[in-house]
Amino acid sequence: MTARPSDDVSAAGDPLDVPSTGLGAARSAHVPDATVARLPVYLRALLQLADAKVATVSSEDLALASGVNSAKVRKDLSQLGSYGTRGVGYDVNNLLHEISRELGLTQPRAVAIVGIGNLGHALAGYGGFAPRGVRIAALLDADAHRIGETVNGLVVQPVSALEEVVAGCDITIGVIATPALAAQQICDRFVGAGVRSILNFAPVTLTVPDDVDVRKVDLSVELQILSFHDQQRSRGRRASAVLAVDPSVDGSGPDLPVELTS
Amino acid sequence: MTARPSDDVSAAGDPLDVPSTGLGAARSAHVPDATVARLPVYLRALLQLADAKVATVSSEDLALASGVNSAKVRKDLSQLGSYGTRGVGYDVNNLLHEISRELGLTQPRAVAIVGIGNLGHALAGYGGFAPRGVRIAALLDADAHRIGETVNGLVVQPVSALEEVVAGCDITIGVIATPALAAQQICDRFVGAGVRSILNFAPVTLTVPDDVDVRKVDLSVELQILSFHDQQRSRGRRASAVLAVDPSVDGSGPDLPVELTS
DNA sequence: CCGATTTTGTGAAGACCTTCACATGCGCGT
DNA sequence: ACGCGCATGTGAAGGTCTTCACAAAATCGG
Repeated sequence: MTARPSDDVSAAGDPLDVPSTGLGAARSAHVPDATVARLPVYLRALLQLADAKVATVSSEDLALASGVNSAKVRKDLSQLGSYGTRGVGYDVNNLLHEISRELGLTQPRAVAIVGIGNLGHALAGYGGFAPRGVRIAALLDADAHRIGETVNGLVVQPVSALEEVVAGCDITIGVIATPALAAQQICDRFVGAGVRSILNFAPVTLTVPDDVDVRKVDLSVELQILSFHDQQRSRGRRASAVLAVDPSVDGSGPDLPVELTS
Repeated sequence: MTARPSDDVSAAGDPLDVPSTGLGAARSAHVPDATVARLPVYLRALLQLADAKVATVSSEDLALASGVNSAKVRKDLSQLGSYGTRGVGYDVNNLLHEISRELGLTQPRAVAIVGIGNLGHALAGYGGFAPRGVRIAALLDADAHRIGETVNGLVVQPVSALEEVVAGCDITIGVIATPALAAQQICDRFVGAGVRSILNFAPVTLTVPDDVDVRKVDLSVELQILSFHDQQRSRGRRASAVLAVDPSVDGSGPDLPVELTS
């Protein structure tokens, strides 16, 4: 969304201040949502720089690599309390560490994916998660045909085991990649099992308690937004639009239609 | 969230005013990005209502179905110049038509998907597009193994034919579901072929001319944002998170890892 | 040791978005 | 016909985010 768009932001957030509990460094009380949404982007760019053995980076360069402007980068990073060095820039490794910690990725979060259709497969096989603090810990499906199948080293389990899996694997984030009809039901079970963060790929508006955070990814919504801008441009002449989805999965090809077998 | 902020709005938009060209109704000059991002959501809710033979809907009810508040619904719809009836509400069919037109969906836009891995399959099989003004017109892949394969009634063609396909099928929107390494190259070719709207699923920041609109969907970014909020909550106690992705595709299961075979 | 150069960090201004609150209209019942 | 109640549409207020512009700080060369 046009950024965010973006975005896109959908669920409710509680801006609760957190007094540093022991090990955390003294950090600012509240990081703006807009900043939080960009931190993962910086993280990705920094990982690339670290790979290339770059030691320090200026806000200008990081901005270029992230597709934002440098003022935003500086303001964002200053929110974190992170320190760069004037006249020099930011230490890449240090920044990686700071951002990871701010995002709560210092120890990987366990994710469960429900609905192992094309989209579920794509998610399960996505290679970009592990290096970024997110670990796919369990795959669940309602279709007897898919249960027992191994995807990327994980065996697909029956949805009936959802509650046990959440408790047993210490699942923190639930991903719903089921058909629309099953989504709310799966969501309710996740919530009942104690999951408080949900990523929804099903084309429905989920109803959840206030303390649960739901983010939604809706492909046709993205396409329709592009359609709008495209139309704006082409009042008279012909216009076209290109849409790129993040398939940073490594290995297979894109597979999108999510189907839920409930 | 934190919307998305914005999240999620990413690319640049040109707020060019358009004098009504003939058939268009006299409409307001500029619709805010935040509103445009919500129109597809209203559209989906209205389609459901129409299915259920509901004739009129109040801003309150539409808000409930869309997961926003009623003031926002009213302001958004008033931007469109759309008229409801005081004391009654909005005519469902009329509103469907107005929103579709505003989004440029009155005649379906042709979309080409490059990278037919898991994610590409999922996208190609997604049943939610057709009824919403978006038509998948072509599938392309670089892997010889996949070429010729039929997905959802479409034959996978070689990427070498991209330019011809764009011209021949009147492609307006390009979807990039390839591995990260191939993304920029495919993007350049789309742009060269005249495509001006791109949806990127690859985990890279694409570089494009100013007049091209790029939207990005990055799964690990979504998960990391959830991770942040989750962590905020769980300073002390244990917390979990659920994530739901929109798999409104009908038929298969979710498949996400996008892989590009270039 | 000092000045030139570079790049951060941030106050202030401005744009954008959301929320509130209520006047304006419209339909329906009597 | 007429007024009662309901729901829209919108000005104004309040927040959030972005952008600007510059002072502060750090390195390097002479």
